[in-house]
Amino acid sequence: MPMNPLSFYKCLADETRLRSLLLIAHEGELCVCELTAALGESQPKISRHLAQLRNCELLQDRRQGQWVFYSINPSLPDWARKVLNETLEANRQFVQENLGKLCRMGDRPERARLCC
Amino acid sequence: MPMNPLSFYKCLADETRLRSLLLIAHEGELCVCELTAALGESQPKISRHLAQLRNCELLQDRRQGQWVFYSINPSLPDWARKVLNETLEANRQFVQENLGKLCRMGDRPERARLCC
DNA sequence: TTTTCATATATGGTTTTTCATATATACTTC
DNA sequence: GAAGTATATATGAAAAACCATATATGAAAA
Repeated sequence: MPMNPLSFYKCLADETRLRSLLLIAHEGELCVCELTAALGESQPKISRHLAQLRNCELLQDRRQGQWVFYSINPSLPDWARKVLNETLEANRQFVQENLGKLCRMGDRPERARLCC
Repeated sequence: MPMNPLSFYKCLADETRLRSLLLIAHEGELCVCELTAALGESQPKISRHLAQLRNCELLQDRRQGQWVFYSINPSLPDWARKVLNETLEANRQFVQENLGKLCRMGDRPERARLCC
C-alpha cells in the first residue's frame, strides 16, 4: 500500500522523530546509540520513536553485531523522499547542533564514515 | 522569524488541516463555508483549524463582505511551498472527494472560478 | 434578522514519556 | 565451551502531557 500523506506528516510532527529522520537522511545510516547521543535523549525514547518510524515504513533497520542501524526505507515514495531532502537542505541549522554532538561522540560503532 | 520545520509539520499532521491546506493550494483561495462543505465538517471545527494555520503563518486571510477567504501566505518560505505542492501533485486522490463536494456545493460565494 | 465566521469552556481521547525489565550480542575468564 | 559480565536495543505498564471536538455563544456584515 502506498504512503498516506497524513500518516507521513504525523511521523514528522514530533521533534524526536523529525530530528532523527533528518539526521539519518544526512548520514545515510545511524544506530540507536548514535541518535541517543546526537539528540541527548533517553535510549527508550529514541528506540520507541524509531520503532514507530519503522512501522510506518519511513525507516528500515538492519542489525550488525550488537548495533541496529536505521536508514531511510528504499521503497519510500518519491514525493516523500523529496520532502525529506528539501526539508534538510533548507533547514541545515535545525540539525546543526545534533550533528555536532554526533561528531563529538566517543566510541562510535566502527563503520567507514566521513565525519563533519 | 523564519518557518520552523517542526511547527510546520505539526500543522500538516491533522486531517482537517492537511485537507484544508491542499484544497486551498489547489484552488488558490477558499472561504470557511466552502471548506466546511468540501470536508463535511462542522463550522467551528474548520474555523478553529484555519485560525491555527493563520497563527502559524501558513495561511493568510482577507475579508470580502460576509466571507473570509483563506489563501497560502505569500511569505511562506520556498521549501515549505514546495513541500505543499509536491504533496498535492503526488496525492491528488487524497483530496479528490473533497474537490467533488466543493464542486457540487450550491450557493458558492461569487468569485470568478473555474470548477472541476 | 439571517448568514458567516470566531472563540470559550468543558471534555474526551490519543500520544508521549518514564521506569523497570527483558532480550540479544559480544567479551572475558575459567 | 560454559558461565558470568558488559553493552546495545526493545518493550510492558503506568503516568503525564498534549490535542481535538462539541456545544454554546459572540461579533460582524448584509
